[in-house]
Amino acid sequence: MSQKFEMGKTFQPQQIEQELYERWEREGAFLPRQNENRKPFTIVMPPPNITGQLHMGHAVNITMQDILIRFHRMLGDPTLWVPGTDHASIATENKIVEQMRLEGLSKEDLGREAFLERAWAWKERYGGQITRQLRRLGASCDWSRERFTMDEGCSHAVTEVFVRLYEQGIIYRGERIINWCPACETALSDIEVDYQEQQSHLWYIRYPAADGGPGVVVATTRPETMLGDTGVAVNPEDARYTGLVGRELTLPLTGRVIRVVADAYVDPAFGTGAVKMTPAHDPNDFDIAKRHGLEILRVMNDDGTMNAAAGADFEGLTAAECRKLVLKRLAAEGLLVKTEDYTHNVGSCCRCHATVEPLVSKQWFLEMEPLAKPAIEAVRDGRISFYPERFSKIYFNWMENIRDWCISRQLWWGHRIPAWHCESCGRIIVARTAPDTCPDCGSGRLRQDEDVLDTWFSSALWPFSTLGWPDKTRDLDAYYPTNTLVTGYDIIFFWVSRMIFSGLHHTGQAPFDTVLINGIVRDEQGRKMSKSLGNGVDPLELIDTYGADALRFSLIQGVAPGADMRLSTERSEAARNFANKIWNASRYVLMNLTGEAGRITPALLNMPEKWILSRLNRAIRAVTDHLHGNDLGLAAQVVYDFAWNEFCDWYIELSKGDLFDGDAQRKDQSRAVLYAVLSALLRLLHPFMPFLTETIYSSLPGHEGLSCMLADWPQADPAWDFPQEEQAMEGVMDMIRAIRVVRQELKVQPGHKARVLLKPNPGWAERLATAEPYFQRLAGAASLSLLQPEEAPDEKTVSAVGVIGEALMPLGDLVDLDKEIARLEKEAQTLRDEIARSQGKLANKGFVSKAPPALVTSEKEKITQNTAMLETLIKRLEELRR
RNA sequence: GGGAGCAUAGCUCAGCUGGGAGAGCAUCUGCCUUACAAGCAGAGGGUCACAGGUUCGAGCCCUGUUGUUCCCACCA
Repeated sequence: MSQKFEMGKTFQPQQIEQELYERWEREGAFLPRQNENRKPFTIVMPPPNITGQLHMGHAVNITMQDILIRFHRMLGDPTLWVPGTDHASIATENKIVEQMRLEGLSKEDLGREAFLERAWAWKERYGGQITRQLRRLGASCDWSRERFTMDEGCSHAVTEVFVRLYEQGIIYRGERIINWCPACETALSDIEVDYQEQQSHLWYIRYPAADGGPGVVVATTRPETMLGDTGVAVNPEDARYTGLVGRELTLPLTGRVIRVVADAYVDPAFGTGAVKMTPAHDPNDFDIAKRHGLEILRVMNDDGTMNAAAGADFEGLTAAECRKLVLKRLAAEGLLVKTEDYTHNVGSCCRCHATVEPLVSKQWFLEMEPLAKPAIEAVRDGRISFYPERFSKIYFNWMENIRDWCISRQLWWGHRIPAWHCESCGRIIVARTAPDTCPDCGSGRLRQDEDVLDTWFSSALWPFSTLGWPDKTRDLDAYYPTNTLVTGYDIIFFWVSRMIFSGLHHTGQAPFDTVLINGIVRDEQGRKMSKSLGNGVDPLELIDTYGADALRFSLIQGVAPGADMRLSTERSEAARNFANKIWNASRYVLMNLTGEAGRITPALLNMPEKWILSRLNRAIRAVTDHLHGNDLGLAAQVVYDFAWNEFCDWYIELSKGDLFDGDAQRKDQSRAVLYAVLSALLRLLHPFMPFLTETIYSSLPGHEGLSCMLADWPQADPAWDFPQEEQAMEGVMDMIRAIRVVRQELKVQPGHKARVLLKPNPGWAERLATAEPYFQRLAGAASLSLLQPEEAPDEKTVSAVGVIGEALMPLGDLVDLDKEIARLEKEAQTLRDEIARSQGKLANKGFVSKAPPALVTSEKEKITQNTAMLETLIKRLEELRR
């Protein structure tokens, strides 16, 4: 009752969102509710990095999860959504180093311990910021179970996993070529390197034979690495070089004697067919060198400068400087044969964008083969399915060609590797807790490995580490395996694949059954939002302007799963307008409800009421199906269409007749229907627009103290299926629309009479009778009268002629005779064509036997109708011609 | 080099296992009608990239072509 005065003409989300969220949280609405009869539904939130703020990508991702969570909660499932944040080892460390640089400090100035203190302070600050942002989006996650990848429990899981894998021999330490970022001074995994095309050159260099002969010419894009060459490789089939294999060459500038080897890897067609071997700085060369026993000589320091092995003249130079000098020297010695323009890809660090140097280094690796196989199997046999399905191909493609994972990083912020080196005997001890003495030599001089783990090592355990694993906790028992993982396709490799093999290996179960892929949010020009472009849109700004509900809806409505979407102000405004539409429809209902709504009595319902209830049933079924099928965009679209185009545009308008002018019984039923439909609509919309729906729902009479988010999900009631009334209403709507058209075309003033002509279609007279009571309100026509078909002025299914009251518009004024004849002739021809086509169809045996019977019947009806219309037309034509 | 996606109204995109094309925005017209001008009513606008094929029937399935985007690989 009092609400009607509180409800303004527009929905003001800013006033209610925060208060509402706090109330939900305070009242424990986000906690899972026990229900013996239903299976739990669990999502673990992909933990946002603590590097900064949430961006639009998070907003989509979080919204999708929240929709699923709220849906399942309303279905009555014990629903758990575990939130958390990720320490984001290298990304965060870079941010902190950057911040320190502004203060003139370096990591080394601070030392490891003080640095980590700073990092934890950073985590407190930015982690808190992120969780506040999640709240503003309306994320209904269980904050009592909030986790952080470096909290005690997660760290415990990380140690346990590392030790187990080491004991199983799947984790090993080895010297291999890895991607090295000289700026971050750490190893990177293969997927942390971005490749970009660069204009460069291909230099041809002569390596003279050791005996003074002409030797061989090699081609290279990185001449500076020649200082580390220990051989030259040619293809064994290459006739040009058969005499050369096994011979020795003198490496220019160093005088080192190197050997020519034959290896099938070499492509005779590229360059000169002879490849310089730099085993310490090129992965392929490394492999070939291993096969042929070539020396592995590192010529570069960790900071990207040349080391002593490069030679006194080059030591200390950066790679770029070194390249210049090497080329100058080679040219001077006449060994630079030629230079060609060449475009190739250069790798850069995905975090700091410095050029990555492949170099040989001792690192910890995770052997992928034994882990990948079961992980591939789990997707292949359907224990895990990707949605959309095509992303499983990306997953297979990656998993089937996977290489061992370099898991160690030369960083400070992260999980320190639980390995200790004995300073006396060199033994490595991997253990759950720090050992006191070396089990081999008994020495107490043990030093923990300096390295930390790749940040994805801990994220890989997220679905079960957050639930308490390795302990057998109640949460783990109740909520693992989880159900749906919602994430972007850009981290299928980084994260999804690693969670799958980790889950399978450590828990024996797939960590989730569905991987729902969200698209990437782009700007209005379709560009990826990025910091460097400065085109990122802050979700919070949009929430401030349009409200959280509008932001959520705009990110979901009509967006196909896995498809990228463009964010635009138009989209946001449209969603905001929709929220406002719901607000006002609710206002209308509330203004007309006096106290609690009565009961719906099916026998007393009129046609529009039956129609809207039946349409509601359809909407409920469609939304429910789409949500079960992860088609969130379609689900939102169905709610939108039902709410706006059916409930608001038609039913509410139709209800006014009864509500304002009907008798007590009609008023009563009308109110009951409005109430029932609105209540169901609000609940259908709740997962998408939680704040709006909650506000209105709890204001409905009789709902005091009830929460929309904890209400039951609407169910279609078969007693409310009225297919006949649906069809009848379609007819009424067609008529009303047709009258509106002519009314506008003929400029009939509201309240004036319109005369309506019916074409000789079967059943239209009855439909007219059904529709007539609604004409005045919906079409502005005060009364109607039937005209004879011959008087038809145009081709509209239903047409109004005339106008009326004082200004009767004669037919002649409306029609140009010649034009009209031409038009009618054209229409007659179309009709003949259509009739011929229908007859053709019916003559087709395949059509008659295979097409649905209804289609055949309707084709027959079409012929009758078209023939009738054609006859009318011909008569009319004859009249006009006279 | 390998793989995937996209091509539908002026723009941005929907279109479920094949039954005769939709929305939002934009444009134009008329309306402040007692829920809403963040609104209502209407109009115009599409050989669903091209060429074949399967089918009674193709935006949807198959083949090819063109254009475009992305991912992976990294022949020095």
